[in-house]
Amino acid sequence: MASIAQQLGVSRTLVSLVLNGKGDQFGISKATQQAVIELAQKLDYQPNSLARTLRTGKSTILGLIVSDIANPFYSRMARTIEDIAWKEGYKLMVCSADEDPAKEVQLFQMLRQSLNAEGIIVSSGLMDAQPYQPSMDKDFPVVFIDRMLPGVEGRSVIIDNYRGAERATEHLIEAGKKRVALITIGPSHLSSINDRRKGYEAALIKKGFQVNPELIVEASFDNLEKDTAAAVTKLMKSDYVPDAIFAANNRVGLVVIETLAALGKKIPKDVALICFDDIEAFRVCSPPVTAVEQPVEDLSRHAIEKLLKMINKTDSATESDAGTLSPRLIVRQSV
Amino acid sequence: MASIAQQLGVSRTLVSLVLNGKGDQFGISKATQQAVIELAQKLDYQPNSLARTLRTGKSTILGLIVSDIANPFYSRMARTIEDIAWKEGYKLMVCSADEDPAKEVQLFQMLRQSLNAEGIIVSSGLMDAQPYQPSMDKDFPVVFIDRMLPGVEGRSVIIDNYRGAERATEHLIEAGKKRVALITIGPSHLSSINDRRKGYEAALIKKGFQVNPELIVEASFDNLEKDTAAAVTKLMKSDYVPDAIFAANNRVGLVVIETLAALGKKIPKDVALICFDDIEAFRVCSPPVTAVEQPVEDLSRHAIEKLLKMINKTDSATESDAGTLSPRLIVRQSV
DNA sequence: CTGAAAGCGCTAACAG
DNA sequence: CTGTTAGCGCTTTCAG
Repeated sequence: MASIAQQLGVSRTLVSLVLNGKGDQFGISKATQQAVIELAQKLDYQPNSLARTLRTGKSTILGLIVSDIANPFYSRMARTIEDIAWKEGYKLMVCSADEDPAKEVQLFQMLRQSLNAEGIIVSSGLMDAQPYQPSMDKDFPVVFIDRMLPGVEGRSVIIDNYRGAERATEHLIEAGKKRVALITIGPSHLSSINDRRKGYEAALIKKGFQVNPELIVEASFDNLEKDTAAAVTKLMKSDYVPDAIFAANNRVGLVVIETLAALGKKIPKDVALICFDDIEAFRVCSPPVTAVEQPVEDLSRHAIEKLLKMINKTDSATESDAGTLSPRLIVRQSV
Repeated sequence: MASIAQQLGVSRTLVSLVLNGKGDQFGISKATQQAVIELAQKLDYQPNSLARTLRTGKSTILGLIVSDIANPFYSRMARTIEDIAWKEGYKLMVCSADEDPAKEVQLFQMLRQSLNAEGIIVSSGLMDAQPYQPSMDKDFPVVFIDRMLPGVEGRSVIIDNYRGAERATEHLIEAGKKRVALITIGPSHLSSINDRRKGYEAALIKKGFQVNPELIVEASFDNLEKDTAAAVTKLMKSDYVPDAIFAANNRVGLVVIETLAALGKKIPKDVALICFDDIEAFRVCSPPVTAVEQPVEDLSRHAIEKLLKMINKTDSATESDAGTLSPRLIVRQSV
């Protein structure tokens, strides 16, 4: 910038003004402006946005913290949000917390304090919003996506997990199933996972069944694959074999399919199956698996739009309701 | 920082020194150091790394540009690289270029110029390395992953696509297949895609077959799903029906499976199938699909280690060979 | 119409 | 042992 000012014999101020489109506003002659712009292009001048951010406090960086970027649900989320952010002139920094609460908080700090992100979308694995409270109190834009925390309703955009799970379970029961097992993640404080369980239980009761603890299995997050496989095996060999399984997320569902195949059990003849969160694998299985599809694209769009509104102060977080999107049951041939 | 210096009646320099662990080096009394550290913690002081970067030129940010973060291959790559980077004290900024060369270059500029990334790993969709040349000439650390560009051999870490495709094709031929079709992406300048095609052709010739253009179909990137579906349909209804299909990537493979199912064709009875780049869907299909597994984790590890070496100057890019990793044929039941 | 000057928060010579 | 000083690259009053 200095060099371009020098070559043109003007001050750095002028160059800055012109390059930021404030030339007219400050009444700088068209000719001068033209010259500045041309030389800048010729020299391939790239403003150092670090310096700019330091000065202005604006970074045009947005942050997204997901729990596992390798999960298709979150990678699609990242893709969608990145697309929109880019179109709006923001860069998106995507980070993966790997289901580690401490890392999640560190990532948030880094994004906020170090990178000067102007807003952050987070799919939080925390138990409560306490670490986010100071930021929110200072009106720093934070939007919670997919997983709700107590007390952040107005800042959340989520899927109606309860309703989705209820629909799925009802579908199973309406197909004549009497012993619907639930394989879920636990013990879990995640709103998404809990709501799915509540939906499952509600459907059971609504249809006149009892909630049977023997038919509910919790696999731990850290050992999801093995726990799930063990659970399926145990269930299928128990005295009280289920005639249907409701898998609470895509990873669980995948393992259920594989384990069932390994055990020589046929879907849906031996046992029916519905999975929460549709992934492509469920389409190409045979039989293709009925699943609860989550509208990730919509979810993502709502989240970033909300964030942008907060950044532009056209939305005061706390006043609006939680945005809740409806999932859709995609009926295939596993029931 | 000013406030903590003031409260303790010392200079900002001293605070900076202590907080950066240079207290001993500058012979600052233990007591003073202790006081500084405690107060910093009490005030929850967070250094502004923007300012630090501006001053030192070090950002501890690394960049990763992938062509599509929603593709499992790349999201797993992102996860692995992020993990390692984090452990080494670096943050990773992941960006998705969406197969758009212009966006890729912009992303690179942004990462380098604006965020001051200390090194960048890129899975490039460009035809040549020209836009990267100025950076590389200045010894800016850049590592090319998965896709090779002419002239960047020493800075690349790739899969042996040629060999993987050759093995797959040979496997098909050894299983008695006479008319092996290739469904690939094109026209493409991507080294990965081209090498797969070359491997396919080499295997054919090695086994005494001719390369038959009617058995090679190129689907365009922008319209991959539809083109692939159309290609499969056309092939299966042609006069020269293939008895095996080699799908050049995971997305193509997925559509082949679905289309075949829609056409009522059975794998492997009507037509055998091998896909390049294994994804979980191929495991749970029925029959499970034989695939060429790419060692993404290894690939990612090599790439970031190379980058780190370049950053620490313990590796002069140009002298080392291209790191080439061998893919593995996972035999399932689709052949 | 244009430029001087101050300062964002931090670090690193260089003097004491 | 500690503080002064200068400045990273940019923006923005404010006074010509």
